[in-house]
Amino acid sequence: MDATTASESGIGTGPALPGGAAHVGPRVRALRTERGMSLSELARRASVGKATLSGLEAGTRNPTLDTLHAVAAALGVALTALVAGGGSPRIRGAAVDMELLRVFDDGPATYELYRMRIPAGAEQTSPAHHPGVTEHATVFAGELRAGRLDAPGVVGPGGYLEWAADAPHGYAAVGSGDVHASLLIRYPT
Amino acid sequence: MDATTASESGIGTGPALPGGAAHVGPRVRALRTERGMSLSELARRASVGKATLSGLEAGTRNPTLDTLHAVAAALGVALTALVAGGGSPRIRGAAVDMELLRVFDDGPATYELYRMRIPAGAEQTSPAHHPGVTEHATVFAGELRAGRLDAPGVVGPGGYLEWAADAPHGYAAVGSGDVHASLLIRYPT
DNA sequence: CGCGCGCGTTCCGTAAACGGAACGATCGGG
DNA sequence: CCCGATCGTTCCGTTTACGGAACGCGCGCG
Repeated sequence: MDATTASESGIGTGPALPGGAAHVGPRVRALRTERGMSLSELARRASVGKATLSGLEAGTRNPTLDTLHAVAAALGVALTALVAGGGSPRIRGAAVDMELLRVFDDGPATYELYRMRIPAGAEQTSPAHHPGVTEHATVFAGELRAGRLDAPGVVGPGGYLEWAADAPHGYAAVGSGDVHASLLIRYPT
Repeated sequence: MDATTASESGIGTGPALPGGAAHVGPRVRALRTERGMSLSELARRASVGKATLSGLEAGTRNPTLDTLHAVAAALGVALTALVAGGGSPRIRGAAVDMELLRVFDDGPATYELYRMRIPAGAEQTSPAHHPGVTEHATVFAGELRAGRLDAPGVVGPGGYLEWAADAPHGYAAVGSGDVHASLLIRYPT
């Protein structure tokens, strides 16, 4: 499917969360605990009240921009890292559900970075791209079979696959669980 | 540097008081006028008060996340487009400049996806992480040498490297050009 | 000309986000 | 076993962001 060609229906499944606000809380909590930081300590470093931070992580509050800025700075991350995802374009194919995270436009090529999800057992093929286009997948969870149809590769969590996309290629979740992966597509200019 | 260590050594805590909101206001105004939309009309579409929007664009208010979400949606842009840039703290080490793009926290592990830049010729080491943590780099441009200090790998554009981060490791741009890459860090739970 | 419509700003009462303090729970040391 | 320290949550008074209404202004039409 490869983003650009994806369009067919796979429809369904869209609970469509009410707002991205609910996502910010867990993300802050994840970033905080990864750093081994307590709620009290992060509140202190960010100069916000513990009640504010507690409510923010729990999703029971509606934080102001100042609060988000202070927390992001204390975590050492960009504010975009806390709020990313809410409005990202989604691309749904027959089997593959991709979310465009970022477009890199520097250098002699353009890169599109996607997060990819494939339900267990699902499979999908994609037609050839222009010459020189390559795809790079890093698997987070599940067992991914992907690559050119004549020479696919299979990898599990932590694994990596890449292939030239100027020939028909496909993606499949061959294990018992859904596949979660990141997909980087490189378009030479 | 790896995020976790960067937050401690790096920019971290700062006042960041005026910076945030001051940048968002003009950006909203620019996006609105580009679309030939009046303030009243955008307020109506976003279901926010005109006073709220007026103060937001003027920078005299401190908008909540809900307000920002509503305005971003009505403008048809991702929330990140409103808050991107403006004084966003980068994670800057001795040589490596990293930007956290996304955190995935829904699997049996937490993943942090970074964009990484290393100036030509620069080099940096990072202390060990917790056991089980792995890092995965995909090179966009330049020649990257990275991995555990006792067994680093070297790859060019399109190349991929991975290593266990529970031992000291490093990153270096060994070619004549800057290195641009994506770095995925996996934290088992 | 006068009138109506829509513009962006300002005023105002209400809802809620804020920081500080108090709370029970948990942990480690004497 | 008790005690102090720190954890995260909850309560509370203050601050303030919110939406609705009123305001002054500029424009186009009858």
